[in-house]
Amino acid sequence: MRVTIKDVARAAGVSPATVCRALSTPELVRTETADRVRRFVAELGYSPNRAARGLITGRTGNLGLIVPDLANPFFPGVVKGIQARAREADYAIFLADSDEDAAAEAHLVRVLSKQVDGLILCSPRMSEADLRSVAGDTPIILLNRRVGRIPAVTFDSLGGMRQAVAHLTALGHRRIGWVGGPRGSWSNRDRIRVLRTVAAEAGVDLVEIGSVQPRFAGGIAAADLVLAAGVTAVIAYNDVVALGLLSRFNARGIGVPERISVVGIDGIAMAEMVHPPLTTISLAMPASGRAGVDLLLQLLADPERHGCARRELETHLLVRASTGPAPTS
Amino acid sequence: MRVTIKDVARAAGVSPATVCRALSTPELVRTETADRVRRFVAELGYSPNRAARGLITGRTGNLGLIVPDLANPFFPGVVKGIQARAREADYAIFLADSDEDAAAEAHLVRVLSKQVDGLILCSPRMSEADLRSVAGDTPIILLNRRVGRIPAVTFDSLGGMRQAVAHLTALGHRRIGWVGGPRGSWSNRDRIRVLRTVAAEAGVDLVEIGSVQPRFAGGIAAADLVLAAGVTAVIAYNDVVALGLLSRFNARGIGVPERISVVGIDGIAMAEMVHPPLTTISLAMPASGRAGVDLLLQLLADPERHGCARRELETHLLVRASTGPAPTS
DNA sequence: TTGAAAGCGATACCAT
DNA sequence: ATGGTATCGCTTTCAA
Repeated sequence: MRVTIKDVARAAGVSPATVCRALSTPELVRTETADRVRRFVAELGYSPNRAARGLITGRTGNLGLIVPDLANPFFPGVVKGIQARAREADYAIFLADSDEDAAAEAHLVRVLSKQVDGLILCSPRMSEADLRSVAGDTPIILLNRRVGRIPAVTFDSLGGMRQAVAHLTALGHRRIGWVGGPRGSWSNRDRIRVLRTVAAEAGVDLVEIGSVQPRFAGGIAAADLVLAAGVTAVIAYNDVVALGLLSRFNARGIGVPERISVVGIDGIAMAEMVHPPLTTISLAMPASGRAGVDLLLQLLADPERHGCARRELETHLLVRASTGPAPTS
Repeated sequence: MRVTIKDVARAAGVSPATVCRALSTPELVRTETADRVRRFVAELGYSPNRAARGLITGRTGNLGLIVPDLANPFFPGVVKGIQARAREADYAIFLADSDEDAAAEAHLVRVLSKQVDGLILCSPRMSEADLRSVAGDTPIILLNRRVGRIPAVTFDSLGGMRQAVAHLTALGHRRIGWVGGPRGSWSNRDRIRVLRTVAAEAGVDLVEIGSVQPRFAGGIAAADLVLAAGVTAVIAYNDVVALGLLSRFNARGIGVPERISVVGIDGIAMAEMVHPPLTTISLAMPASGRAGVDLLLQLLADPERHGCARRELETHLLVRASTGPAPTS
């Protein structure tokens, strides 16, 4: 059997109540007693049963986290940030991977919401209506999506896109391709929207190549279309797709950046590890995770203040060798 | 406030005990009563508080999962498998990232163990003694580590290494380098051990280059040492390190595989996405996760049968363009 | 400063 | 077939 508060109390010759106080409100206990209790806590390896605590405090000390696909390196990055911040605040994390499936996501939300104080939904695929209904009865934070007044952490995609397009036009590119992600995805809609704006501002031609799965294979599949589109530079929905483009260009002997420049979005570590290294609009992934937890904790501390909290994180263009001067044909 | 069993009982005009039975053991309740209870359950949207249930049944319906570093693509692969299998069995997953820190790991184990029915420790960094003590009072499964009779899922590193060395010798390599991972790591010890055996069997020279962090930077750092060692092929601790080697070789203009062949271990998706694609000893990551959950469920179902369950998964050499004939000097 | 006791929500045993 | 009650581990009044 595991060691409980009673075991510690008996060992230290005090009551369970005192043990509890020694740990949570030491100022209410004689220093000497508190020290003795702590000694036995350490000795017996006691740590409180959070479920039992939650029963009485109404707080579980757990946060739920749902991601669409852990295989996309973007999400582990976010998860690491969430983990780190949650641990600092002494919260444990329930993690679920929805496999990009909106229905599975909704189901997971329902299951998890019972055991957590709040949920963080990363790039959720669910419908707005479902999301609103969830937000109605559980504290939730959206990450990389915005729906109504639900608290959310997003990225400054406009700023990032501006940097990217400015960079490309400075290099002489006048005709830029866009390889989109899943049509239903919020960030895809967001990204193409800002890109249209920015392209118009900059006076460059924007060629929308189409939508692909947000995976390496998606990039592979799009590469030939990109070439056929006659652009000198291409921006991809995310880094993984951009890596697919790079790979296929390489396989076909198309020089990057000599023939075509490639820009990704996300700033995953892998972007720097390929040849040529990928220019990318970097999203601070761990920082976004931390921000998500911060928002959630804030929401938990002050539940009245429903749905105002917002956080938009800066983005930075990381210029690497996959972009270069436009070919002078 | 959330709806509790009492609310349902009051509404249905029965005792909480009856509600409980109607839901978990309907055969002990008059059909009519059970139906009525279920109607109110649905109407009020009641669902039992799993924490409270766990307190008395001793079963939480949760599994804990601790990984050293989610940023290493190997672990998300494993986690996906665990998630999938756990969901099938109606278990939720607590995930914690220890940041490669043995002390943090031990702490997380202690915290999580209270809220879960069992734990899966992926490539744990803790000492054997700590691991044994943990195994004493919580059902745990080790993944990618073996300690005493603690149930474990491992990979057939011997078989994998044999395939790799056979492949390299067939290509004419007679002098092979090894870039090791963290000295303290079990899999590093395991891998160098089997590699020594296999190299001796095959009659090739094995040059141990040293130990590096199991990251891209580690591979970068080792690359020049590898060249100085005068080997024609090198096997790295894992794929991420191998990618580092590849990158540095490329930067220095060293042809792969013309000048040197490179083999990784893990079979992460990225290995296929670089140029040249990386030959690697592939470990079935999701399968190992699933196997881990299976073992754990088995252990939970039959706790007496302590510490016998073992599972060693096959490994496969994926031959790609990073390996080729030994240069004829 | 400390202890006794009530109670969080659910379950399981013992009565009826 | 159903209800009362003790209990899980912990926190929190209320007294002392």
